[in-house]
Amino acid sequence: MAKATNQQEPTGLRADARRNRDLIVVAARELFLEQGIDVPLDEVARRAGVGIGTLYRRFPDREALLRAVGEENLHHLADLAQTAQREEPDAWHALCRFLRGCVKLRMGELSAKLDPHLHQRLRAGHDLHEIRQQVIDALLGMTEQAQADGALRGDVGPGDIAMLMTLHIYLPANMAGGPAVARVTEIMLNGLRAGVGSPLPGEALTGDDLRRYTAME
Amino acid sequence: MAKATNQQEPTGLRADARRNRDLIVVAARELFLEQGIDVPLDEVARRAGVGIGTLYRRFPDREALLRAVGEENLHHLADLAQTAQREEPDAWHALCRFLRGCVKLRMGELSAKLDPHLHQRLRAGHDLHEIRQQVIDALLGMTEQAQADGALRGDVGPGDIAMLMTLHIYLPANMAGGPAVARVTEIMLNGLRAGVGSPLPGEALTGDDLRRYTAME
Amino acid sequence: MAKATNQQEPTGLRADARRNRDLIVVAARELFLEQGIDVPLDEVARRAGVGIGTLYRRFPDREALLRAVGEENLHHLADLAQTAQREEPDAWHALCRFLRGCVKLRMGELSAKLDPHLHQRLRAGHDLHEIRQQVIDALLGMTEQAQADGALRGDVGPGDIAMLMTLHIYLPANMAGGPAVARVTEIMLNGLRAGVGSPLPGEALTGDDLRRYTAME
Amino acid sequence: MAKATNQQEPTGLRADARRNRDLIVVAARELFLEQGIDVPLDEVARRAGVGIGTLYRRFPDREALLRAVGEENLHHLADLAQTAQREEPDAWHALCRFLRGCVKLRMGELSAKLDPHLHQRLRAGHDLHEIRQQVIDALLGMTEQAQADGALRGDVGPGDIAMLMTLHIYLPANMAGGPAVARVTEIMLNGLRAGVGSPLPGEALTGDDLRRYTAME
DNA sequence: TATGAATGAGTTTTCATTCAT
DNA sequence: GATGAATGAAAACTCATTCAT
Repeated sequence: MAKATNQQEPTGLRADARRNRDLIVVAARELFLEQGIDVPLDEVARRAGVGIGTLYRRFPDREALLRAVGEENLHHLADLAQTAQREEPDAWHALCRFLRGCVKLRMGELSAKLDPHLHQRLRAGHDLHEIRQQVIDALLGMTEQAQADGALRGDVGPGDIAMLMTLHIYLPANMAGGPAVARVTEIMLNGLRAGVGSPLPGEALTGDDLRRYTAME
Repeated sequence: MAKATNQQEPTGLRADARRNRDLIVVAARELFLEQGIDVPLDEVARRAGVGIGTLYRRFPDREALLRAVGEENLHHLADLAQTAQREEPDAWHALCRFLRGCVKLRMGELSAKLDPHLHQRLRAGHDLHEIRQQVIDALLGMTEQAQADGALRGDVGPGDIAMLMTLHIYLPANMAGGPAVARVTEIMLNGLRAGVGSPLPGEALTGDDLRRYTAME
Repeated sequence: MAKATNQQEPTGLRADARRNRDLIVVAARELFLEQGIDVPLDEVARRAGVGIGTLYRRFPDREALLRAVGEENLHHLADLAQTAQREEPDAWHALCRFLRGCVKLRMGELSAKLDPHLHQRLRAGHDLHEIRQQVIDALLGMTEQAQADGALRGDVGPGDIAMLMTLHIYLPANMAGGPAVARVTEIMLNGLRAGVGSPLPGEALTGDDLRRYTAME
Repeated sequence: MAKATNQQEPTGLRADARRNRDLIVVAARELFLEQGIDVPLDEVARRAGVGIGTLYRRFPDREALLRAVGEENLHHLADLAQTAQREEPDAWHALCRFLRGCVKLRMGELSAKLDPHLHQRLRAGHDLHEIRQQVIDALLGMTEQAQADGALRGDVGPGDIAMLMTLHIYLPANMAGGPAVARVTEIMLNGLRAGVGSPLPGEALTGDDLRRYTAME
């Protein structure tokens, strides 16, 4: 799976150059989370074990680096969705596993730090379309199947699931690890069960709505 | 209400100095949201219409400014809780109004931008204890009353409500305004209804747990 | 005269700030000539005796500094033309003095170092229009009067004089000081005398043509 | 002629290496003129279509590249002088053709960009002696013959012609193409005619003086 | 008290140069 | 020989902070 992921990233680099590129992205991800997205790029280079010039050769500015990290994050999200779908016995449990797993990705921690304009620019970048579509497809499959199984309430669409996913993704770091989150997730899942509570306002959110709201990015 | 809020802030300034202070906080809040918490303080001063020297006289460093903005945010949160409690006919509807209202405060947008260490330091600052206690008290009251009314499931505590509140607070800006949020909130509220779904894992979260997780900060 | 020159430069600065600005321009002019237009701006600041930040506050980039130096150069050129016109007994001698004096300004040494695009941008800047017009006016007066006196050949216009001026301005530094230049200038002046040699090709160049060719810039 | 020129450059390279060397010099000449002599060598290599390593193999530093370009320039100058001398019917017309042709070489555009120290170093380099001597010889021949013919005033020497040549060479790019230059050249030629105007100050400049002043370099 | 000019440390960024492939 | 990846020194540039006016 990891291999498949990597194959979608820029290729055609000499083996050593490729390895350096990956080291840089890993270091950047770590430091962005630890110290904020304004860490000196010097420090990123140092942690990656390369010269600052090498970093700049691959990533002409901070934004390019953020984009690369975001792309990797999205790969993880797609992995999570596809694995859940594949490994769980039924669609409802796949949905549960997916939502619970989103928290651990800590994706929002990064997105939330971006200023709105940059955030928008990153989202608009076309590098992410394909991979984002994979997430969408998986969510769509799980939602429809769970409804056919009578496990998921009928008046929600895949877009609604994506919204809940986003909420999990953006959970602040200090809560993300704790046991309290598990309870909150269960409250949501209870609210999603078929035959529960009052009808929701408006229309079920479709995959297209979802496309507008999916996180990071 | 606004007046009451202001009285809790530093006082004893000459009227014009006081006005300058407020202009600065407002400008800072706007710019932190627009451009990130790293906006040049020069720019904050310019937007506030004061000299950079004046800004420094009131706020010895960026952290002091962040603290002031956070404090104001927390005042808004307390306002929201107390007003809901006072104006709604019953506790369940007060809870609903409170959760729905959290989104509009856009509080998390700022907190989420802080690096973990700074975030921790701000939370620990003692300026916020009193006002945070007000939020806690209101939540506690609403929760217990709603359970007594048989409207809220019995296995949740005020801490659980606070978690849901936090989720709403941290909702990313691009989603915060949309109609999709309303649906997500309703899903959660459905999950909170008495007699719904499966029991939650672990113990109901108390006000003390809540204290650890409340946002902004 | 120097005073008049200064009054045309940006004003409204505190006295000390104004003095610093001037020190920077002087230092820049010296170093651009000594070391090329790529001298580290650090060095300019050091020679001016100010911090690098001060330099950047007044001149947001190297181009702004070049523009300021160029403006000063042009002031010197106008001074030269006007002084010659005022102090010489007749227009022909004023022209001679003007042409001979151009060499000493060393103006071209700077312009010639600019890459074409930058050069064009500087020329286009509107800061220089007024002062350039002064040069044009003086040249026009001298030319017409010298022709009325029967000293200057009739088939040249002020634009032709400006061309010769430009040639002198762009004389390379290693020749500019030497005695050889004097001889070359005299050859030109001989060629300008009334009744000499063959007619020139094309039309006499007017002040408008001149406007297109005047140097530095 | 072009072939003869090339034969004087370093030889003994494999055919492909030789071709690469020439591509680099051509690219360098273009970019030096377009962007200034500080253009990144990376860019020179790219325009030449070779790797940066290849460039460095041939030219150990920027100065070597400048020297090569200058050398080529000087070859063109010698070509111009020798061709004029050979093809024109008499020495006066050869001189005229030579002076008029200098403008098109755009040689000064490069020299003028050098800082004084580098300029001096390049001039001093011994690579250029032989080729510069060719220019000198041609000028000397034309001057003496034109004076013998009674066409050129007697009180100028070949050094004076060289000075006028230099003036033409250093003409700024924005003027070099225009029709105005032709008029200026004619003014000079008129000033050079036998029997014209007043005597020149000082002594006629010899070939030795000329050696000191000839451009590029 | 308010102002904004000055400062320089800290970052970003570029590019000449080396060297493994 | 050719290539282009890596390097890091040097230059550009920003901005928090101080302090004279």
